[in-house]
Amino acid sequence: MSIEYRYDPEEIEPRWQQVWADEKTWEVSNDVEGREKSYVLEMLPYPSGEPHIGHLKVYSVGDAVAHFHRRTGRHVLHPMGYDAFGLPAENNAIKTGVHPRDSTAKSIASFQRQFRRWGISIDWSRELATCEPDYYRWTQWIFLQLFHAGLAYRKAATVNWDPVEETVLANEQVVDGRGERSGALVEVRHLEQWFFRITDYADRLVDDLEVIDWPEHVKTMQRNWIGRSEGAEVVFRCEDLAVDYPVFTTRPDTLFGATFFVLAPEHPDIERLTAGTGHEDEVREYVNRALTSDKEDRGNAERTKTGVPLGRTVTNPVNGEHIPMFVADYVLMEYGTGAVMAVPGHDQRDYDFAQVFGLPVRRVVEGLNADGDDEGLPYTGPGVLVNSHPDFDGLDKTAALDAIVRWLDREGKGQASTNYRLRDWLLSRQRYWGCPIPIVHCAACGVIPVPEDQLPVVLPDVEDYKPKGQSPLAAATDWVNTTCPRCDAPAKRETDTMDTFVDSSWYFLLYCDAQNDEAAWDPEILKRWAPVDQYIGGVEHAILHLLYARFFIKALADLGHLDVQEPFAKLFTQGMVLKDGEKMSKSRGNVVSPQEIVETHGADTARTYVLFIAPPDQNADWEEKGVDGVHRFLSRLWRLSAAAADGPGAGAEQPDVESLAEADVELLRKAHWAIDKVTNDMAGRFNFNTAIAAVMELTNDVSRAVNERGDAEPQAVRFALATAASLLFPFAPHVATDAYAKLTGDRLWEQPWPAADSELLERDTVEIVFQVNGKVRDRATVPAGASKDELEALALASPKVAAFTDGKTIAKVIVVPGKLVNVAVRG
RNA sequence: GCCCGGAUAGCCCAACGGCAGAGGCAAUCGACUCAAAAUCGAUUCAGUGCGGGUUCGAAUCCCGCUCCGGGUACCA
Repeated sequence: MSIEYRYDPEEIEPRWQQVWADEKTWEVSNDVEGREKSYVLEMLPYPSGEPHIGHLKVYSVGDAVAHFHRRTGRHVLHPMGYDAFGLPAENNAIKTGVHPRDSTAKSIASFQRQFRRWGISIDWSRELATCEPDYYRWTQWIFLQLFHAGLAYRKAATVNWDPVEETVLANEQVVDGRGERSGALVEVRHLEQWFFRITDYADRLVDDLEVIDWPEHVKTMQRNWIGRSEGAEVVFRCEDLAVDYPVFTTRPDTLFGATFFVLAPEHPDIERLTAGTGHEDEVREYVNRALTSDKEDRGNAERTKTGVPLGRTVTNPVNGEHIPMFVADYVLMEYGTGAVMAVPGHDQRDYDFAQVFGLPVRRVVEGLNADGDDEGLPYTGPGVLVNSHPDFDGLDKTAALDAIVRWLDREGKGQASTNYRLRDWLLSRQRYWGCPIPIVHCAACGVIPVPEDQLPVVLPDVEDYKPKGQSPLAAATDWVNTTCPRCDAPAKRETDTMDTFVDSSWYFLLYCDAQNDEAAWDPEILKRWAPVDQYIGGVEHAILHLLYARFFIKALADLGHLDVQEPFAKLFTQGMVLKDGEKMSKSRGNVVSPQEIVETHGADTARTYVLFIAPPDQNADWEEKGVDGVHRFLSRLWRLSAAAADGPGAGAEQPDVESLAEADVELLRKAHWAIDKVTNDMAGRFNFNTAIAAVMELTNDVSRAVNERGDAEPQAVRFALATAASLLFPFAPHVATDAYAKLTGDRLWEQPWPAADSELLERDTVEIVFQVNGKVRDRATVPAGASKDELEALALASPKVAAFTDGKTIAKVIVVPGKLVNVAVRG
């Protein structure tokens, strides 16, 4: 039985894939009645070129979960689609002239091929691509629902313009002042654009993070991004101009420490305020410089503070002090009111500014063990109010905060207020390859939505994809020129397209009712599947996609189209696959191609290896040699199974324990231990690496039983091997199925997940460790049920223990039944 | 700067507060072979980043650092 059994994934894998394809094994009906449903979803891929190793990892993780859920009796929805609109395909079109539709279709075909080749269990009947009119028709429909609800609107605003991509970007797509994709410094432009009113949902988006089972760091990132700050709005009045300037502050308790007042350079009142003060030229020059300097430089907190006085004062509402006004670029127009009260004693930035301009610094909060001088300013810790007002001095700062806000409210000079960092989602793009915005501009009627029965507004073909400051669609005059849906007069179509994140904010809903031509979905069917029970993807989408999708679901729920509040009940973020500790990239030349691994080692090896190298939520380093090791393991399992199947015995029923030799019982025990271990690893934190290691252990034990011992009971071997195959199935479905079929003739994917026999998990005897002062000195095999007293007596009777306790006082004996006895001695 | 992760053998990684080693890689040796591949077997290797503390007992809990990775940052 040596060379005749050769593990041949090239033969095994296509054979089973054919069965699954022919029988449409992974397709599910929407009839969920009476069964627990499970919606397992990995983030849909952006089809560009060929799948990379990250795709192999995410779909291997998702497939393992889907298989485990199926075999534990759940009705599993596990679909696939493509996020097919977007800039890379369009930029490629500009360069090569190939229509984005064609390059995208080509890439989709290669993704489909790979997913089949990898044996991922996908319900292909629900496949979608966001660039298909069948799909984006409903993207447009959703846009219209949001438009009618006032949640999609058009306004002129200061926006981020990417000069390389020649389009505006959402705040979320600007990283360190640069376009996320192009890396170009973003310019500020004042343009009329389309927005989604995501800020209306800021509170719910923060609060509902409590009810979803997501990694804490992702929740934290969303919280930080939304940036909810509780505080107060306080009105400072400029008496000279008789104008009120409200400011937002999170520290109204420090109001008595305000010694100056600062406006952002963009503040619209600056010119008015300076007029007639003699500071006009200086201010104008400063503002011009501030507005033209780039965002990155301005955002640098390390830079020395700059600014100029406006020559005016405002009145502090709590104490009537007149404090000087400045313009300075450390104050941002986008946040709060574009004006701040400066409290240099208790804010680092205000302090820095005060130092540069020689402004007074006043302590109004004293730490509990401070000595009252101005050392240690600015001070932001806990403490009590001082130098403020008899009504507030001595109060703890949190109590003082409340008291001062109440006082402001009574006096009509301010009120409690909440501010957010989150801005509305800018969704329009001046680019071609995206979902057209279903809007018509009519000279008489204004902005008019396209009626729902005229959807989809189909993306027309154009000659030239190059953006020219406006969407290339503007050149498609036949398409642009239309009639107004309301008055029938000549009108023009909106030529901007939607951000691709709009497409991916709802795709998981369409899968639930994929064959519906009448509506985006049937709410009754959606109810059966939503929400996604387990969502899996990269952490790079922690803010963008995952926040947008949550907003869409809440808005659509409010409009009565669905009845869940959160799209993804559980989230798992998988780590990256690295090579030699570095990200794989073409420029580094260290890219490992999953296609190549699959061709040389088989899909099962590639999938199992990527899950074996490290816990899936961690980054993992890809090592060619490690792949060989996993291949050896699969090969060994298959070979042993094939040989056992041809040997004596039948099927894989567990033999009667009573009739077996102790060594064979030990093998059964190992199998049940592995069932227990793998089941826990699957159900808990997705510790696939240790689950796979457990199956390796079991397989190694079988190997030893067969090769070394030679007299292993064939039925025990069959049972152990079938169990190993069964447990390995979620990771390496082909080889597991083949080995299992050889042993039993049955189809593994139709078998229930094995259950561990708790009686076999327990042993009659256990090894107990005897310690002296925590150091192991002896060990003994004792009956599993031995009492504490018995164990203590045994330990103290041990000569090896006695050697370390002789002549010393025994202070304490700790007995942990089933584990150890620790004798603590003194002297 | 702030917020999360992480640091265990030559490498990837395990270890409910209880014997530091499950698994894999690499290395060395051996069996099989005319030989090689494949296969099988055996062996070597760290006291857990550093310094304190709690405990009968700490890789694990607490405090203070260092290094690496990620996120975020004049957000008032």
